[in-house]
Amino acid sequence: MPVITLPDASTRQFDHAVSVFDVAASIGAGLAKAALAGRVNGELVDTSHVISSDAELAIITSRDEEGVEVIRHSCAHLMAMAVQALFPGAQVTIGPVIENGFFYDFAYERPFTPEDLLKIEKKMAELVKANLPVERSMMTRDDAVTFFKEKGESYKVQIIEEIPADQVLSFYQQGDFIDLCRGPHVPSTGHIKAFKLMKVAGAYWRGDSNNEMLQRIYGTAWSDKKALKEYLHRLEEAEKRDHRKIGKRLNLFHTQEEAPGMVFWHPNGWTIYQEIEQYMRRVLNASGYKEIKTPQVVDRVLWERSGHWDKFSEMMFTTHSESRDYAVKPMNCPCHVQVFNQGLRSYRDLPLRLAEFGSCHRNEPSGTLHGLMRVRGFTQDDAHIFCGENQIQAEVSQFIDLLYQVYHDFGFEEVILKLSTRPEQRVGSDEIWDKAEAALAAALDHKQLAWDLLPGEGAFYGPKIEFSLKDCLGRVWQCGTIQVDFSMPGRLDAQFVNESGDRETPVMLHRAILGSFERFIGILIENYAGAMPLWLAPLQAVVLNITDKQAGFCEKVTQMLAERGFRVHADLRNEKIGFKIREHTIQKVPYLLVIGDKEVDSETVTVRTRTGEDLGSFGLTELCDKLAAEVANKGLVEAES
RNA sequence: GCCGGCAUAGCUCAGCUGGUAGAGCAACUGACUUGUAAUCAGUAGGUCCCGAGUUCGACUCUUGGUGCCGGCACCA
Repeated sequence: MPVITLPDASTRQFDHAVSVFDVAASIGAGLAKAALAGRVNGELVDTSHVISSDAELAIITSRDEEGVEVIRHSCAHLMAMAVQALFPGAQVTIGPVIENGFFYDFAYERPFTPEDLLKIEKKMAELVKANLPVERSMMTRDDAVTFFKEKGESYKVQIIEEIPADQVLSFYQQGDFIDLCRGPHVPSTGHIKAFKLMKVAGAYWRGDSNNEMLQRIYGTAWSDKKALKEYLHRLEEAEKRDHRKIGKRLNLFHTQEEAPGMVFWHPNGWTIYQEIEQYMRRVLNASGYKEIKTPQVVDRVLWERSGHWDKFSEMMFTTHSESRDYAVKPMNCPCHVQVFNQGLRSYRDLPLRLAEFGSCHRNEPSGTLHGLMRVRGFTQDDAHIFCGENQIQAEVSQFIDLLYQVYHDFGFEEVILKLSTRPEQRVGSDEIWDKAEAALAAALDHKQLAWDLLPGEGAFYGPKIEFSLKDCLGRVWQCGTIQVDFSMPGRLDAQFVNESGDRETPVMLHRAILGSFERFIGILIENYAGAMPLWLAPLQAVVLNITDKQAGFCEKVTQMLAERGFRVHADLRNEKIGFKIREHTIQKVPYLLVIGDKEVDSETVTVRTRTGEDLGSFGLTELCDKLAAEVANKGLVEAES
């Protein structure tokens, strides 16, 4: 005699066991029709799930986030069914829900083409129209193995064989398609109302590049056509923020075939770069770092001693001269240890923080290159902190504060944090790993930051924290990092004299805030859609005359602003004011200063922003003060308005 | 590196089943002296990514490269 408690705390009593669907029907015919699943005592179940004792129940519809996920998962099954109907012999593997959609990996004799996607989509629409019931059933593991062996689904067999033998597994069937799945799923295919197949791609079986490549099809699915349309529109808008497009339109940088993965910075882009570098230099100087510069090309033996040659020699650019082999430096750390090693260090020198805007080259695999985000030539805002074990936590803590201060100044508030801990293959005692991991975790927790643990993902020499940002399409890119290193100082003979007069090996903290200038600028461009805050804008203001008559005053204003340190340019072309405003607005110049007869008479300028706002007229001193205040305040004036 | 797609004027793109290329914007020239997102007219601009092959003839078909785009694997 179950008593069902609904989310609004009302209860319903039944004198027999009831399904989720029955409860929904007892509330209303509309809800029964819309029900996709139920949440019974916190657990998601099918609408066919039978409740026989007292329970809390929420009916899940497409208005719930979980409901949309159920639709996406069911849509993955629907797609697999369509693929097998159209391409006999295609084997199913896995098909999970992901952000905004789903994918399913298939093994088939040939790759799917974009044309195939259209056919599959059409077939899916037919199956939706047929409104096939989706039914759950149970099978023992061994029966399931036999069943899928008979169907020739060798990948499914592999998956199922790895499940403990005593488990009973759930399966979902619609028409003649059946798949292993926890569920829940929609009651029938007719509930899948809005979907689109997005792209085909290769993906390794089990994510291992030693395995064969499967055919992955990505799709998106939503509660209804309107939500789908809105999503596709959002995607289109996001694509307009692509830093590669903006980089071209705003003349920031280019790349070309002769130097794949390397950036040619143009004056506009280089201005942004330089502003960031100068800003970082100020920040680091104020935080106890000493800036250094180390060689670009270093004898191979140093990379052998550091251990990098062993692991990364194939990804280093090499050269040789007079029978010696060199590598273009792929990282700065070994060079920084060389600086540390000059002279005898005392514990009193620690922590010693050596910083370098270090230009590095790595021969990244061709398929990984991506605009400014993943390049072969890049510059890190690198630094290495040489310290004692007992100083790790304080240094990490100070670093995290600094990183957040910098990200805040650039307008980033959403940072994704990950802590990677000891891998199988590692150096250093368990005791010291315990300490280092605890120090990193403690520093994070102390600041009440949310972070994910990546067990076993640390470097062989120590654990690390990664700080990532998202690009315009939601792809996550690692920017900042701090890594504890127990290995390299010893390998490269770094030592200091401790309080007792004994030689000791320091711990080394590798750390970067931006990561690389290239990637960080790429994300910055996308974040602002090219409309850089005033302090970073390549051109901060442009002075526009209405007719030739005002040219003299325009030049005077331009010169005065330039003398005050602003990046300003006079556009005195014989064009209509509307034309000039359009051009500079498209170029994202923050302030357009318009000067006609009126302004000349009153010695003022009329200020228009790139967002089209008319700020009225300003006296010249007043204008300078306004701009200076905004520059000093970084992007925060705009971000808050 | 692996799977798929793409590569035509400075930029964005069109070019049917093979008959040696076109638009808009930009550029240049001239006229217009203009008040807040495109003034008008004219001119010029291409080794159709590179190489080989098929063909009387290749931007188009075949093939080998290169680069880029989307994923996957990788990322000190």
